[in-house]
Amino acid sequence: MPPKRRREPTLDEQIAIYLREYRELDPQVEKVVNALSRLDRRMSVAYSRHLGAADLSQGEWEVLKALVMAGDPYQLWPGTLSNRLGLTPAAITHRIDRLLAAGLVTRERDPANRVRVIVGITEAGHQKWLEVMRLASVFEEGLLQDLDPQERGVLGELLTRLLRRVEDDQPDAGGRLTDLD
Amino acid sequence: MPPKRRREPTLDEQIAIYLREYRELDPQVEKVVNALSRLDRRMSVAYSRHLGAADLSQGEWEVLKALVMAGDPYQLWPGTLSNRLGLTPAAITHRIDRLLAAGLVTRERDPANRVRVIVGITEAGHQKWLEVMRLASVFEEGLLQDLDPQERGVLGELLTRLLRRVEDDQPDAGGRLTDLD
DNA sequence: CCTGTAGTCTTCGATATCGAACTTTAGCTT
DNA sequence: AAGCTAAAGTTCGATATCGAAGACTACAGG
Repeated sequence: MPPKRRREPTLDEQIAIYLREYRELDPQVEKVVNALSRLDRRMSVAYSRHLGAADLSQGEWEVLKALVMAGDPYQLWPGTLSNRLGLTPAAITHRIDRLLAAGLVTRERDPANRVRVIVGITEAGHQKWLEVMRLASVFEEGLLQDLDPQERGVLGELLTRLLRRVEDDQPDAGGRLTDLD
Repeated sequence: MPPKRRREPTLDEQIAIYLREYRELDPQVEKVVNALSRLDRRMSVAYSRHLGAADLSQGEWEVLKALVMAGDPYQLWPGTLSNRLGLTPAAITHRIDRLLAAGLVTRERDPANRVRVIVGITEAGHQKWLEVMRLASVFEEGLLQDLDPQERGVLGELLTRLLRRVEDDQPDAGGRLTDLD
């Protein structure tokens, strides 16, 4: 018998261990939340690799993505970005600073309310988003390669229901600027 | 008709927008990866609230959790922590420093190989883990409250399959120290 | 043995995020 | 209309993470 490489304990095994110490926990809940956070960490690492190739940090990419997802005219307030990305306003300010220096976004005061600021995306920013998206989509496809279309649909639906539950707790008045009077 | 509060666009709506600009993307894949990263961010924010009540940072809690999940004798090498948590060794060193100062873990050289270090959990650390777990489990249950047991099982299974796919790409030799000769 | 090489953790400098204080503007209240 | 209060971003100090360089140990080959 060749000396076989040691394998990491499975998630189920690891959870089983601490369930013995705190029996009130729901094993299925623990499995879901642990898998979720681990998956996100791995995804972050993978994305970072591709983003490095495009001279962009993960945080900067998130902002560009949010702007593209906002749709025409691709403008958002910092406060909306802060809510959607789940970051403090301070972090948004700095991300915008960097993207601005790179010429990927614009920042101007909102004429309708001079306390507000309008962040927009430049053509270069739009192109950069597309460039990264091409790289990222290869990884994303690989991540889901073991799931057939039906399973992908189910997974997306279940996750969306969880998301709705948590995002409703932190509502945001805003969205696309064009939605406003 | 009362002036109704504006609602955030749904994830499906936001994805639909950028699918128009890059048609090769698989809508189901995009839905899954976007929901995943957003969920994790919201969960982080929620956990942070509870952790603050226990005077612990999220990173410190992750280390305690990994040690408990390792099972008796609750010891891991920094390198294993680094792999399991998806962080650089440097970050692990600092987290251990803090936990050490708080008296929640131990750190000693491995007698079998003096390059290695053994990180263990103290009784206080174990108690702290339990304290946080009690708080966290309330949030976790709330997060999954809309899913029946069958759906929870399906979600856990699907996520685990994704996780296996990404974690296999970054193997780690190790695990519990007792597994070694 | 002695040296070279690989592996493990720590240190160091740079950057990103957070929480809190501050600035500016808008909208109310009297 | 003057001042109050609330809201939106920015600034500031503290902390966490990363990447790269460094220190130390084990092991293999001459």
